[in-house]
Amino acid sequence: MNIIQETKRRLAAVLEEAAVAARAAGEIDFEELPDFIVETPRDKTHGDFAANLALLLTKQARQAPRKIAEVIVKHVEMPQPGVASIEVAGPGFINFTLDNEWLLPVLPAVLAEDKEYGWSNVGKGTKIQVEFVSANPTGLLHMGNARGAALGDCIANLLTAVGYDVTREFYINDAGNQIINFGLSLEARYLQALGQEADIPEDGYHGVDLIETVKHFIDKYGDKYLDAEPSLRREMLVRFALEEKLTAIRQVLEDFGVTYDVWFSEQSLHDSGAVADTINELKKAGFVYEKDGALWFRATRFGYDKDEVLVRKNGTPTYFAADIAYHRNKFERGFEHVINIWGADHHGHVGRLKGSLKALNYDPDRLEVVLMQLVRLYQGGEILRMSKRTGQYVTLNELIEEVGRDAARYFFVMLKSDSHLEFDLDLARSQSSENPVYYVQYAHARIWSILRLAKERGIEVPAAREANLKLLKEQAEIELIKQIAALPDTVIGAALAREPHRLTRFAHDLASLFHSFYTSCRVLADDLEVRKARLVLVDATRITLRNVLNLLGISAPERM
RNA sequence: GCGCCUGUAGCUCAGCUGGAUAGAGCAACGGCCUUCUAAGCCGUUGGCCGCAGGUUCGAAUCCUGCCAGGCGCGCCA
Repeated sequence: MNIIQETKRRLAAVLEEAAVAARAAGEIDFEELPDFIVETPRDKTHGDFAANLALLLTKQARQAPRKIAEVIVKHVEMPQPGVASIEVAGPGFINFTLDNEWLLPVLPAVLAEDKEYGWSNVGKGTKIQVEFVSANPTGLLHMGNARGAALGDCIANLLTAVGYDVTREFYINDAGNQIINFGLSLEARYLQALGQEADIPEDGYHGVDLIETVKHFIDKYGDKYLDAEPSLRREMLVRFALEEKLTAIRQVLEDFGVTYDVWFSEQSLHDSGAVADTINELKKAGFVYEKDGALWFRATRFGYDKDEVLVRKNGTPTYFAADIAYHRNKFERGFEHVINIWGADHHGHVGRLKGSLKALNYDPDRLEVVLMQLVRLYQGGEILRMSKRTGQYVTLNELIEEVGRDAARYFFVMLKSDSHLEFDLDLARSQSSENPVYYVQYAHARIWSILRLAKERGIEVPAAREANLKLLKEQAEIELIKQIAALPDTVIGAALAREPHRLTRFAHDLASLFHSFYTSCRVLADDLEVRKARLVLVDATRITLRNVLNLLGISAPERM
């Protein structure tokens, strides 16, 4: 049930009728009704709903907006169910104040819908893919990947909740130069471990984790590849190491609450010929040319600022070429729409990729890239620099261990992806009132505590129809119900805008309203009827809060 | 030089796609536990919304130009 949206629609229809009636009476003049909105004003003194219709009519009607508003209001047929009063206010807003009971039907609906309260079907089962993290499988995940993980997973949750058919995908960059470097680095570590002189290439992987990986390799194969053909030796090392690294990545993501539907290998696109085929298609379409011994894509034909290499002088295809093949493959798999979560340092590639899709006759709008700004870590008021070279960076594994999954996810998703995230390790770690995660979870635990105590006393949450909900008329109660009723719209808005941070905000506000209610209204009151009504309200709050936490991928504890 | 993101309270950030007197959290200060979890509640203090123009009934929000910070502009991925 989405009572707010239903009410907005109803009030809009009422105003439309009134405006038309006013025109028929010759009191105002307009050709076409403008696209006005009925919104919930943030200032409570402006009523429950406000419409800007009169303000938008000023030009057509050639009258003062307040005057127009008054005329329209005069033609509203009263009484309207649930409407206590209609007023003209401010520059010409039409404000509706509803009676205390209009929201009450939401409570039985929440109890009935339970786990699905807040869900909807605006997605209509459309196949959509969210690709996120897709980190190099050559090491551990860092803070930037972690933000992408939290964001991507949460967006996927949101899309599922509003009725899309969602696939989570991890693109494994297991091809290209970095893998060659990876192999050379592993080889050097291998030889070193076996007492030989060997250097890791300049742009190789200097992280000490490879020493560990090579040790595992030796545990399994010993010095079997010491005198082997180097290319074979590297291949074996790479194969072994990739599997180990990917297993670790998969594991830490699971620990973070993220489970993928598809792990897609870049190498498989080369092996299947999909990359070569894609390059051929582009060639056939006439958007490819040769220069300096390399094969170029004419990205400038599609609004990009420079052309891009598809095949290097040495004959190997670039990452870009594989990426085009990959996205073509996504569409061939039947995804109507694909969303990529990328770090802002990749923003420059959006244009060329969209251009290549256009060249292949795909609508580039079917690819959507959500860019997230980089993460800066703070500890003790100082910036912790992330550097793979020096090995001084915090991994997702360490983060989960240090601050816990719930706090980490909450912090990553709390901000718009556009904003640079300053992650305060001390704050996330603190188990105190300063930490916003606990504030929200505490509300949930508090509710459970009430319900537990009720049960101990032999009191059950009554069926909603057995309670006289009209008794819920305290300010704190009404505000709480209003917030509960706002969940479906919040979820839809957050999903369509790809903005999970709206959920943390909603959760915080809901918790805050509950805490207020808790201090001013006693749930297990002496009055039996009041107690019943409040138990229904509290249970609806529990369901709403839990559902939001689920969407965020954060646990909803029953005790704290 | 060109492109993207950001600039709102002392700090970290919201501001529902243009609405009415700009909001939270933290920090600071003052109150509230013999009854359901004080990880809580109530109150006070705190603002040239980076600057300057423009668009209109109305701008933190849209447009233009500056200023400041971050990130890109590889035959790396």
